[in-house]
Amino acid sequence: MGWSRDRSDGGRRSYHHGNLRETLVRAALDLIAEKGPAGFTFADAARWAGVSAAAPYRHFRDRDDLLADVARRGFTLFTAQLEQAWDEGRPEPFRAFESVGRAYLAFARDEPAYYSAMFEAGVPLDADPALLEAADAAFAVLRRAAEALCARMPPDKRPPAMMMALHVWALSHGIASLFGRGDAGRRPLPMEPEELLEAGVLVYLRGLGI
Amino acid sequence: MGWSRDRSDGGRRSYHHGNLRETLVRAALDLIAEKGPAGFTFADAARWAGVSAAAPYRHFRDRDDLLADVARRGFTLFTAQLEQAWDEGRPEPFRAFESVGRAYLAFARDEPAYYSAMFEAGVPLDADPALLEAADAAFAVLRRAAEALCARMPPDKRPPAMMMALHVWALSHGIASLFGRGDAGRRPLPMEPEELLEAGVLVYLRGLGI
DNA sequence: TGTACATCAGTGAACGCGCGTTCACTGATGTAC
DNA sequence: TGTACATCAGTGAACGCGCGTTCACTGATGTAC
Repeated sequence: MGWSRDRSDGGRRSYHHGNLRETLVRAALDLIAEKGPAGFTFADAARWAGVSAAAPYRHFRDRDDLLADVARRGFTLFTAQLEQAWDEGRPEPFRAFESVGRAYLAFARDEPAYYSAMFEAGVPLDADPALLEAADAAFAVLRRAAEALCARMPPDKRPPAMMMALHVWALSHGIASLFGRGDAGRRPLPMEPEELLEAGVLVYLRGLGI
Repeated sequence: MGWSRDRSDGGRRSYHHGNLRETLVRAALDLIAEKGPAGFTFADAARWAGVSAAAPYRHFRDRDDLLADVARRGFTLFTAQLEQAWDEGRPEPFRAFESVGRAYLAFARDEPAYYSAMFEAGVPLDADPALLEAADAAFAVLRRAAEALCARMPPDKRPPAMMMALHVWALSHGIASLFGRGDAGRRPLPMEPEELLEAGVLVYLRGLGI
């Protein structure tokens, strides 16, 4: 955060913030992390950013607009991390696939605010085409990974890659949202969420014959 | 709803509601269904019930207290429905297990307001011992069902029933919360959530060797 | 390089509103005798 | 059966508060000449 155009006269900040849009997003993330996606207000974000309550209206239509932007950025970051974990199937699709699963949980754990905005805040995906696109891109990584795994099976016993991607997504999301968050709603678990997911995916893949 | 002690003189209601606690719970469910668990207020519930804004304080400490009660009732209902689906493993554990999965999704679909209060409203489970107990009872059904399935396998290749129950729970919850709700946040899906879950559980069980 | 001007991105005051909460109160009900 | 009284579960007025939103404004920046 901070005022981008500080003058040389010490702590004095310029009249213009210069970076308010980004700062409001940071504010939203911070406040979501603190009180959940429903627990922050537009005025909160302005206060956090150190500007007047009217300033955010120069950058976002309203609170929902800000939240949707947070979700969109979250999906973009999420996609990049899944992408990196998959690494085009290197060194080997099976291992890379498990790496994607770990990356999923890591994201949910390390970026609970983004994760909330993306999956739990009830942001309607179809309100913003850019948001929908970002969300689709994230799922596309999973689907591509599933396809790569399926392609290594004999054609007559290949499971539908789409279904496989949906199963892994749902299992990951279920584990993340039941056990993987830091908030109050978390259930206790006799093991690490990562172990639970890895074991589940292993059993599942064995069931598919992979 | 309604005033429990209507006099015979037509539409006049008595001064006392007689059933306000229950009515407030119905109000909360209705309002959650409409606007999400974060979208209703204590005053809303009072208005819905047709009483003054101060009346709810006779029955609940505050909004969170009401919400926790809704969640507790939800878990109790949920447990009963899972219990009924399991039916002590009749006619046969494998089929009964799948029936439990269907019952899980049916509950999420038919009682989205309860489901929200239970799993998505961020109600801290440990705030109320009765709530914790009710939540544990629901999971216990799943665990018992998993144990019954495991018991039919040769002892040397039995998977841990606890883990199995957690996997099925997470998969069910993941599917329910990503695809199974009626709200705005739902993702489109090329099949019914029930089919997706059933297929997933089948693959999973095959992977376990069941 | 300097100046005039358009545009941008803030301010701060103001407004109406609904919420949470408290309070003394009061009507209805239940019970002891 | 009737009466007195305690208790319960409501009312409605009041309060302070913070939010969302609008508005005319103003300081800073960028640009044309």
